[in-house]
Amino acid sequence: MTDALGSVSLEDVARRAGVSIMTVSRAFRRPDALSEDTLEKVLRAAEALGYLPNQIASGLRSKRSQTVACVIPTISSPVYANVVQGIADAISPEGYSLVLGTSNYAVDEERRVMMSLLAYRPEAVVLAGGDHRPELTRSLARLKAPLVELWELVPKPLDMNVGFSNHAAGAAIVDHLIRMGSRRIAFMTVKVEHARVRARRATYEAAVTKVLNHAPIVIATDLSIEGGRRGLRRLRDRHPDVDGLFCTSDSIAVGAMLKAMELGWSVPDELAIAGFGDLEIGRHVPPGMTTVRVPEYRVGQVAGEMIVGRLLGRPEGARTVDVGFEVVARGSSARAESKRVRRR
Amino acid sequence: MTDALGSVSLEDVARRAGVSIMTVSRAFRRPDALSEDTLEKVLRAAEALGYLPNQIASGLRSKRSQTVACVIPTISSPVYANVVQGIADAISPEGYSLVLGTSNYAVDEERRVMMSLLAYRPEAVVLAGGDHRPELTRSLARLKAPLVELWELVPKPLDMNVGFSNHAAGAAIVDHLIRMGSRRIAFMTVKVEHARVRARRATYEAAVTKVLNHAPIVIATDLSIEGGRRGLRRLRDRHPDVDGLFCTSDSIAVGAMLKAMELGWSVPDELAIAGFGDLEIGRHVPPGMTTVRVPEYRVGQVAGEMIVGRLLGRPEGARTVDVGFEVVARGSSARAESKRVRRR
DNA sequence: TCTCTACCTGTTATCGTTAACAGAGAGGAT
DNA sequence: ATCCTCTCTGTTAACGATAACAGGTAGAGA
Repeated sequence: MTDALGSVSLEDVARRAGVSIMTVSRAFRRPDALSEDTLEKVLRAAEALGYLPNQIASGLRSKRSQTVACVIPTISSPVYANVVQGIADAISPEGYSLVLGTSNYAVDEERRVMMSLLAYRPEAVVLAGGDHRPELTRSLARLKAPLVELWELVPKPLDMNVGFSNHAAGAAIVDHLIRMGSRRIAFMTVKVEHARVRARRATYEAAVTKVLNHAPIVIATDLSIEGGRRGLRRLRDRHPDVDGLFCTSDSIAVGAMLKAMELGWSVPDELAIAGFGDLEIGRHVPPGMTTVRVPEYRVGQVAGEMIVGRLLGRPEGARTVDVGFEVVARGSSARAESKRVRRR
Repeated sequence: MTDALGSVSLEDVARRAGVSIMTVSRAFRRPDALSEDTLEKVLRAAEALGYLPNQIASGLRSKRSQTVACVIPTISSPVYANVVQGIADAISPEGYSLVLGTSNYAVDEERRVMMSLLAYRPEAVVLAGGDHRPELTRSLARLKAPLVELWELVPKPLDMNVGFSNHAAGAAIVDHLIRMGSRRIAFMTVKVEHARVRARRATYEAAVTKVLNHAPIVIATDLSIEGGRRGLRRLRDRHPDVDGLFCTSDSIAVGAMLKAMELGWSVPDELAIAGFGDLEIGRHVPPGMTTVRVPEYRVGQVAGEMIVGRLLGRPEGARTVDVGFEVVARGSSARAESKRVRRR
């Protein structure tokens, strides 16, 4: 009883209960394979000794670690935090635990962290879709475990893929701004662009070039409200003629909007603004931020369900799931309407 | 080469390199114990076969799982997300990985999740300080592994403790509001209070009772901007005579401030407001939200460092670290002198 | 009474690694 | 030549659990 927690093994319990270790093992793994008497005897002994199953030993022998490895860019972002929560909630009832790593948006780090997590022999792997080091891609391809790429829908998934199309989302927003009357639209993005942001940007560039016949106007800034303010200051200095602005993030968009109003640049009358992500604040800063809403938690949840389904050998569903997105039109782009786009 | 990743063992590498298994093991664990020739031979064989060490087997034999278990209320909150990032960044360079669980603010769930993580025999444990199930406390007490309770400084830490005092923070804010001229202060909190919020509230109640001689005025609402708006509406209806408001969270505070202005209740002239957490938006919603800033990332980082220090047998420092907090005074509680109107 | 099946429990070998110790050579000191 | 130390590598026996199979017992049916 004064032993350290975890120092009690099946053998100790078996000795106390007067049964074999296999019987104790069964008491935990397949209780219905034991007679009632035996089961109770074993459980009482385990309880008395404070037995805690050793998942490491179990994992070694059974080759089932009961873990899912997950590498994302960062958890200090509501987006990935919600995604991770969704995964955890989906796998936890089935007895799986999450082993987490972060790459800080760097492909080298992603590879390093993922390889170190693979040493724990996870039964499934989750990572953000997009760019990976070729070595990592090769390693993952050799992996027999179910694998999900999240968030971004990629052209050639390694295995399973859950998320939405940044291309479609970018196109939808630019289209929305154009329909709301904008004729000269700028794009405000983060300094270090990753694949997901690049997709939104590429779509923007194509759209303004083809539809509005003007050269892309791109401002790079920090991913924060303050960054948005600074970005808008620059936009005003260099391109006072724009009448529409698409920001890769709501943080930036809110900052830009606050600064625009401070400068007397009226939103949405002279400048329509749209963001990305549907942060709560966007709803509350007058006149309300038009944005793209992606069901983050749902992305994680679906990923978790796909994994669990595979691991439990359930009949397989689609390997790629588009959770869609929603353009939420608010005051910052004038006409109030909300329409749903692409869902399958 | 077409084997599944992870199906290659030390034995396979040993055979190919023409050495014993132990030599291969040493090539990875203590490379300097091998001659240069042998080391290179082994590494080449490992590379060719795509060998990936099996941390599960290693952990079983060496009793060193190289993991740290962490259970927090939720990661869908910037607070804990930053804390977790801090932990991960501190332990990762030393080769430790994070196994994460969430309790959703429920002590039963906390216990359940923690016990299931303990089955992986983590070398250290991190959890949010405050209430725990007595059974969990007992289990943790028997644990020989280093343990850190974080965020809240608790009266009797189980082992190590990093965070700040919610009592002190609550007192500092009420004191600040009083010095800024408030004489009747309300408290807006979340519906489901956990220990940490209760501490801020208890301090508030003591302060207003003793210093301002009025009964506590407490409004419970949802933890969101929208919740803050609704809370303020109720406050206005029921206690239009208050001239100060302390909210347990910046989200609530921002919502309350926006709503107050909408209702023509001038901030800070007629109502001084203070929040908690220093969300970025608080800085940008005019006239700026007075708040308490806690170094979240630092809390996680210090926790990680304490753990690693212990595990690596470094001389032990303090077991309790108070990272402190900072009252950030902004426009929402600006000084009265010229502007503040004494009401009624 | 004997066989057969169903149910329950035990035995054996093994998962991949590392701790602990053993042994082989090389080189130095005596 | 002998012994000793040092460096390097190998052998053996676990770590704690489970897969696979073996055996024992009880009750049913012949």
